[in-house]
Amino acid sequence: MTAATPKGERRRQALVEAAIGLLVDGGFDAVRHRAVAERAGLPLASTTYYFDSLDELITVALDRHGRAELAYGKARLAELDPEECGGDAFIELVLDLLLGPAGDVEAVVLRYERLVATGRRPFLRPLMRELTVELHSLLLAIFTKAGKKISAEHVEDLIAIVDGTVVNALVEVSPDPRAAARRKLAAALARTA
Amino acid sequence: MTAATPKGERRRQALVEAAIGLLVDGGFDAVRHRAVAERAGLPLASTTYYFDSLDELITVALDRHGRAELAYGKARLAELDPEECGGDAFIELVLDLLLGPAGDVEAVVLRYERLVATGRRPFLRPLMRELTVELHSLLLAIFTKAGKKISAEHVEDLIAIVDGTVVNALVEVSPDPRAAARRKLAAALARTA
DNA sequence: AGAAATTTGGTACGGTAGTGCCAGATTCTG
DNA sequence: CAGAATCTGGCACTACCGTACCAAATTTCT
Repeated sequence: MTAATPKGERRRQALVEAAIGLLVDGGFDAVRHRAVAERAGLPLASTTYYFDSLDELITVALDRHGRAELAYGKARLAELDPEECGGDAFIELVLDLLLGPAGDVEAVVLRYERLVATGRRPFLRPLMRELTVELHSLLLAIFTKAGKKISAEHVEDLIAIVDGTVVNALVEVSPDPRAAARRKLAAALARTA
Repeated sequence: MTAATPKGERRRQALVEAAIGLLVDGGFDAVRHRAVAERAGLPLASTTYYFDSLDELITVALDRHGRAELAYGKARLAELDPEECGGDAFIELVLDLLLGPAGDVEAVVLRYERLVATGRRPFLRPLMRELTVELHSLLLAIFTKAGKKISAEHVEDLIAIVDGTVVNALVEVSPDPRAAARRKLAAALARTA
């Protein structure tokens, strides 16, 4: 179901934004018709009017959120100065792309929740596949522009190291997945360079 | 809440087993009082009698399941013949430890679901932390017994590669996380050796 | 302006969730 | 064996879920 009127479109977007917020704050389980409507300041029925099902709403929200992340990554790529890709700054850049800007642990959790959730929700697969492919090729572009000669395969390896480190770091007593990922990524890059 | 009578203990265990089955088949969301009771062939109220809350039931189920995996891993370690740790057999061994015996994709999903779920459910943290630590030290022992000289840190790296590869493989059109992990792990081991 | 399409929002329904209750049956204990 | 502790299991309450309905209001189109 799509909106046909400007105001309708605005409302639809408000619902999507609300769903994204709930997704970040509370994960998939938090996305309910009533919660979305309330967060958007709209009546309950608007959620079923603009979206055929909760799954569709979740999919659209994940899509918008994922593309916003990609847009952010592309902006970072565009403003990348090849001259000053010192080790640390570059590592932070890669982490920003893979985990989101520093400081938001819940956003990190959502990044991995959606990957794992795809294992049980096949309807997410096409979307998540596309987002993942784009993110990875974006990272390859960043490595390339930064002057690091690197194969697509090796980029995948580095991503795997970060992702694997993060999911394991989530069970630490006081989780700091970004710090853990930073350490491993630095070590891996040092090994290569 | 614990059982004080033999039959009570048996019933309690039956509920835990049922919860594990639901966990494997359908993830965290599938573990409901009624579903557990029905699967165990017991009345609804038995679930609230033996467990103070759903969270406790889930925790106990995850605990038992995790320790069964560790016991399996220890058995594999015990029967490991250092003489015949050819590359392929050894790789399969490591994958068996990290992903469970081959062929069960849902079990793999659960392995990572529980890690990520810990990000939103702090009450799982102590348990998951302990299980993770034990699994990692078990892997270190296996590498050692197999005659591979390797540091704890390097084992962590290899685990991260496998875990990162798996979570990314879950979004493939026809996911085969074990195959993907096998490829990356083989490459990483070849690099070291 | 007037008709048609779209949007609105209050309401209700059927289903399922977690949990509490409690009289009766069973098992343990001394 | 008697009394106490434990366990049983049916039932029901409240809350919340997704979804459907539909008359009224609004917007769009001719």
